[in-house]
Amino acid sequence: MSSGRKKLAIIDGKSVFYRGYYAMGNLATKDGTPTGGVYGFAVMALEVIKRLNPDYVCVAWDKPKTNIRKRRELYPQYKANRKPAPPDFYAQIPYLHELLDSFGWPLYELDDYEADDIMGALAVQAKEKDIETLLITSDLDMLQLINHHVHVYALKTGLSNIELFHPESFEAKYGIKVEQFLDLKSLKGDSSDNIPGAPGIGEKTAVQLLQEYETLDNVYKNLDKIKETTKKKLVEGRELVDVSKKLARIWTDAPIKLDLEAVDGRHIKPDKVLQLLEELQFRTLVKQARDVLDLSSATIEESSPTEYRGEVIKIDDANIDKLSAIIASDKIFVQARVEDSLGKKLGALIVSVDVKKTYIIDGKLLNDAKFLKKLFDGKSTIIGYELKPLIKVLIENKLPITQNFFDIKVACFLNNSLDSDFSLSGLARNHIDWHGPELEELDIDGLKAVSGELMSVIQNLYSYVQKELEKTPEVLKLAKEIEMPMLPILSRMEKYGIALDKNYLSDLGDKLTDKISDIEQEIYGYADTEFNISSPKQLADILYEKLGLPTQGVKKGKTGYSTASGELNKLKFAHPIIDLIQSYREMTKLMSTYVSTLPTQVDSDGRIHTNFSLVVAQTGRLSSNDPNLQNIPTKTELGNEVRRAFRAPKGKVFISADYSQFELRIAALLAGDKDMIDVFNNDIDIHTATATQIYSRNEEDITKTMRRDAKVINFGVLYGMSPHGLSEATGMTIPMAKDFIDKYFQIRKPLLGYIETLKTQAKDEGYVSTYFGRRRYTPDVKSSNFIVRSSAERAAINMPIQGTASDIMKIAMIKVQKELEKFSDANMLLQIHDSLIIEVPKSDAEEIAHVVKETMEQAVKLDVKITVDTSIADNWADL
DNA sequence: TTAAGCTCC
DNA sequence: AATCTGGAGCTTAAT
Repeated sequence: MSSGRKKLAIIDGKSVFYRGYYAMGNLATKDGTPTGGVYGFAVMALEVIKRLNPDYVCVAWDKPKTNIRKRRELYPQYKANRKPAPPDFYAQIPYLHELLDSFGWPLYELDDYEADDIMGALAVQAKEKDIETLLITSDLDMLQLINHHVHVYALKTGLSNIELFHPESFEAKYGIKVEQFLDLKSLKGDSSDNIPGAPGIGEKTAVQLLQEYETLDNVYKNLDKIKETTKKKLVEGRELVDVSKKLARIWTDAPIKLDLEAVDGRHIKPDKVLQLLEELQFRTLVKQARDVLDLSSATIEESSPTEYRGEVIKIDDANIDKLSAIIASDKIFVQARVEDSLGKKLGALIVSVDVKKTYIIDGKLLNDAKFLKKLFDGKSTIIGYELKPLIKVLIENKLPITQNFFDIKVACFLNNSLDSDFSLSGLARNHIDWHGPELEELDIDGLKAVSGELMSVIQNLYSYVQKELEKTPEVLKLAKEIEMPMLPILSRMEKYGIALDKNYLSDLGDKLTDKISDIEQEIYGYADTEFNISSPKQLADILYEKLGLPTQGVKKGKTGYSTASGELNKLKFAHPIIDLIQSYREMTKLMSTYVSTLPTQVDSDGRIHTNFSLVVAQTGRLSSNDPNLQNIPTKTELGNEVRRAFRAPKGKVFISADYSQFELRIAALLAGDKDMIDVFNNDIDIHTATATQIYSRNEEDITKTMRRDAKVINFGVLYGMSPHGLSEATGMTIPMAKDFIDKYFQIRKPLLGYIETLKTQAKDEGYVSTYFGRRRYTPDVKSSNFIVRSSAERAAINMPIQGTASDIMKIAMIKVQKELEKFSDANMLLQIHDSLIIEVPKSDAEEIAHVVKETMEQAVKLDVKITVDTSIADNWADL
C-alpha cells in the first residue's frame, strides 16, 4: 500500500450491485423507485474513494446472456442454476449508469467475456505498467488473480464489511498459496457456479492434497501415495476436474485495452454526484459524500502541493553553509515550534526560500543565538503561520528585531474575517485546495516528517493571500503598515508580562471568602433553605416561587425567568435578598475569575503573560486571553482592589495613557458632524453639550440626570440603541425614549445620515470599512430573519467606528514603541482598547508620559482633536 | 457543549 | 410575532 505505485481500482459492478440489492431489501425513493442496488453501489464507491483513494477507477460488467457462451460450450451446466434477476433489479440500472457518469468511471462489458475476465485482463495490463490493481468484488473466484501487484477487496455480508486479500493474507486464511487457488477450485468445485470439481472431494481434502503435493498435476502424479478412497474419487472425477479448471480459470486475454486516460479518477464531477445522491434521497450518503469528495478532490488539482517533490535537508554544524541561499534571500518562509510561551526554547525550525529545498534546523543549532542571528539577520522578511512565538525566541536571543514579518493567519483574517476556518490546514483546504493532515496537531517529529509539504503549503498560502490583499490597495497597506508591525510589538508585550503581587491577592481572597460565607448565610436565612445561589435555575425558583416576588416585567428565557442583574434591579424594592444576591454575585465573580485564578497564571518570572490576538475581533480590536487582562475589574471599589495586585517592580512605575472619548470623536469624524467635531476641538464636555442642545437649556440648567441621559444616548447611538434599550438604561418610558432619540438626531443630522449610509453600503456593497480601509463583510444584513438582519445592521454601524479607533490605537502603539526604545527599560505591558499600560523606570516616568501622550495624540492627522490623558502610579488601581 | 451570567472597553 | 446596544473572555451549572 505504501508503495509509490499508482493505483487502479476495478469494481465488479454486478456483484457489488447485487450486494446492495439484497442488503438493502426494499429500499426505494418516495415515489417507489427501487434503489437498493444503486445505494449499495454508491456506498461502495465512496468507500473506495475514501479508503483506497485510487488514481484510476473503472467498472466491469457482465454482459447479459452472451458472456458465458464460451464456458457453456465446455460444460453446458455452467451457471445453469442462476435465476434471472428480478425486474426491480433492472429498473435501477439507469440510475447506476448516471451514478457512474457522475463519478466519471467507465463501464466495460464484452461479448463472450465475464466481468472476471475483463478484470483479469485489465489487471494484467496494469501490472505491465507497474500499476497496483485493487479488485472490488464479492466473488471469491477473483482471489486467483492475487499477486504482489493485484489485491482483492472482498465484500462480505453487509455493505461496509470489507476484507482485504493480498498474497500473505490469503495464505494465512486458506493455508495454501494463491497460485494453488485455481487447483483448489478445480478439485472442490463451486456449487454456486455449477463448477463440478471431483465429486466427493470437498475443501478439506482438496487443501490437504495441495499442501502435500503443491499442484494439481503433482497430485495426479502421486496417486499411488494417496489413500484408496480419495484416490478413487480423484481418478473417477479426472475429466470433471480438468473441465473445472478450464471453467474456473479467469482469462486474462479479453480483447480490451487499459486506457489510462479513460479510467483517470480525476474525471469525477463532485457536484453531479451530490446532486444525484440527493435526487435518489440517500440523505446520509450526501453528507458522507461531501466529506469524502472533498478529500478526493486533492487529486483533481494539478497544482496541489500534496506531492512534495523538493529536497529536504537537515542542517547541523557540519553543513551550515548550505543555508547561504536562505540568508541572502529577501524572503524566508519559516515554520517554528516553540516549546514554551516565553520563547526560551525552540523545538523545531523549518525554513525555505522556494519549493525546491526545505531545510530542517537540527540539534544544538536550534537554540544557538549566534546561529539564529546569522539566519535571521534582521533584513529578510520572515513569512510564516503564527509568528509571535518565533519572534519571542528572537527577542529572547537578543536579536535586533528590524526585519518585516508576514503572518499568513493575520493576513487571511485581514482579508476576510468571516472565513470559516483559520487553522493552517483549514486555510490550505479552503484556499489552495490542499487536503492533508491537521498540521497543528502534529508533534515535532510529525512536523519534520511533513516539512517539505508544510513549507509548500505556507508558500502557496502566502502567494494566495498576497494576491488577495493586492486586490484592495488600502487593505494591503493596512497589512504592511499596521497589522504586521504589530506582531513584534505584541510579542514583546506578551513576553515581558506584568507583575502580580500574589501575597496581596491571597489576603484579598481570604477577606472575600469570609464575606462570601457571611452573605451566603444571610441569603439562606431569607430563603429559609440552603441552595446553590450560583445556579440561575435554583435561584429563580427561590425568588419567583418560594418568595413569590413579582415576575411582571421580568425577562423570560428558555429556562424560565431571568435572574440577571438588570432584571434583579427591578425587584430591589420588593425584597432585601436582592441586594445580597447582587453582592454575592459580585464577590464570587471576583473570587473565581480573578482573585483565585490570577495567581495560578503567574509564570516562573513572577509575571503574568497574556496572549494578544489580532485574529479574533471582527472590528480589528485586539483580544486578550489566558488570562484576559482586558477585563480586570474597575467599576466597583472591591473590583478595583484586584487591580491593586498588579504592581510595578521596585524602581519602576506604570504609566497609563487613555484616549478620551475615543469612539465618539471617531464617530464625529466619520460622520463629518461639524457641531460634534467643534465640541471636541474646543475641549467642551460632549455629554453636557449634547444635553444643552437636546433640552434647549443653558449649561447651568443642565441637571445631573439630564447629562447622564445625554451620555447614555451618546454611547448608545454608537451601537444602534433602540427606544426600548434607552428606556431600560435610563428609566424613561418607551415613548419618552423614542422622543429623546428623535430630538438627538435632530441635533446630529450628519450622524444620522452617516448611519443610513452605512446601512445602505452594507446592503449594496456587502461590506463596511474603517477610515483606513479595514473591511468587515456584512452578509447578514440581507437575512430574511428580522433578528439576524437588525443585529447585522447594528454591527455594520458600529464596526467602522470601533474599527477606526482600533486602527488608530495600533498605529499609535507602533509609534510609541519606537519612542520607548529611546529610553532604557521602558516597556508596553497592556493595551485595553483605548488605553495603554506602560512600565518605566520611576526616574523617567514624567518625561516618557509626556512623550507617549504626544505620540498617541499625533499618531494620525485628523480633523477631529484626539486627546490622551496620562497618569503615573506604582500599581494599576491608582492609575 | 451550551446557557446564563458577569467582567471590561 | 418578537425583538430591542457594538466588540470581547471566563466561570459555573446543567446536560
